[in-house]
Amino acid sequence: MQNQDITRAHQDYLKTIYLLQSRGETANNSAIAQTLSVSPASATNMVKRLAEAGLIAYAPYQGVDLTPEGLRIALKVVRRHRLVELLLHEILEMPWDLVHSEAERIEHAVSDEVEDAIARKLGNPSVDPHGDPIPSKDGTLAVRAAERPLSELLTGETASVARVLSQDGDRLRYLGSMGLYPG
Amino acid sequence: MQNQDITRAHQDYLKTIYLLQSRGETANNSAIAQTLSVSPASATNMVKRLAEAGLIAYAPYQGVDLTPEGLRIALKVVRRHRLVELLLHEILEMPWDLVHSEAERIEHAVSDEVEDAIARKLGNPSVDPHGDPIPSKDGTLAVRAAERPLSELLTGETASVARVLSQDGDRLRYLGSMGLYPG
DNA sequence: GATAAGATTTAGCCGAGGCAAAAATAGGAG
DNA sequence: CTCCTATTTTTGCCTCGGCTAAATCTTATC
Repeated sequence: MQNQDITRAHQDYLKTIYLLQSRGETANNSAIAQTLSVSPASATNMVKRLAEAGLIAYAPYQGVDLTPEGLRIALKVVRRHRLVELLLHEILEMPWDLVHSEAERIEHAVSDEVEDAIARKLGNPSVDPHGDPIPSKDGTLAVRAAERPLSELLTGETASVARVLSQDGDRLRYLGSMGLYPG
Repeated sequence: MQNQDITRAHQDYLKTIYLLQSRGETANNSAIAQTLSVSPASATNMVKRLAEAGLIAYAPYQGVDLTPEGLRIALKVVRRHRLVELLLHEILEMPWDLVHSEAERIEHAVSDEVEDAIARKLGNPSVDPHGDPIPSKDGTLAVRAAERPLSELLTGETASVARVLSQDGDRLRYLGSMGLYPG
């Protein structure tokens, strides 16, 4: 466990595994490969290395699971991703539909100090511009009130938008044009 | 010249060559290697690749020089570096002596859009927290009034601090404690 | 229980970018 | 002009993280 060179690739895999699982999907090899736009062979290869590093539990042909250490790192990356999204959107006033892909790169260049500085500046937020929760420093997630997909809303019913799952730029612009934002 | 994958390493080498030259030193192999903390062999290797990509002019045993394209990229990296420094210092309120090393990583993750957003937010500055000029979008540098090293000042003479060359954290804190900042 | 389809893993490969050790070159001292 | 030293380059190697093609395992269907 004294491994200390977590590369960008490691972070991306861990984050992907976490996000897949947190959304109820099984983090199997092809899902990981597809999400990261790499070949299944590459995913297998990396998964083996993450297992050797003690960051995931992995048995061939049986899918993966994050270890506590792997989860810790995944949450840290997710936190940084969402803080960067907020920085770009709220402070630098970049459009909502651009910030996700930008944050995808910047998240890996952010240190603890910068992470803290952003969080402080933003007033330690617990939700990002898409409405997704931001893990806290100690790795806990804010509990959320019950949410239902928009399609389940009855005609005439009133509700508040909790979050927008799509990360697609066009789709986000379309929703924005109708006034659909979190909150 | 249709090369399109400028990696972080490329950017770091080009920036280093530019900074060495702009400070009057010859950008020879060992200076590059030392600045980037790599072995001389690695520097030679990379320098050859930069030459193949048309980013520097290089003849074995004779040092290097940036081509117009190489200079363009170097200035872009320097601009991003200094804009990020300002973002961290002015907006995120991080201490002056931390921002350089942080910007060293973040500069490579910044896109044109983010670069523009930072510059806009900061009011298109032309000088960074160390007092160094920030290249403009079109690759020009603000002209500077005559500067002299502090050691040339006569006793009793009054002057304004134009810039601080050192990037060393301890040194910056020492100067700061005496009230020595640009401006 | 056999088999076909789909998912996963293995085998073998590649380029980027590092390294150390050995060879080559440049440049100054004699 | 020759030789010594410092610099630079070459050689040969390594790891990371991709890839394709081939082999293997799982699972659903008959």
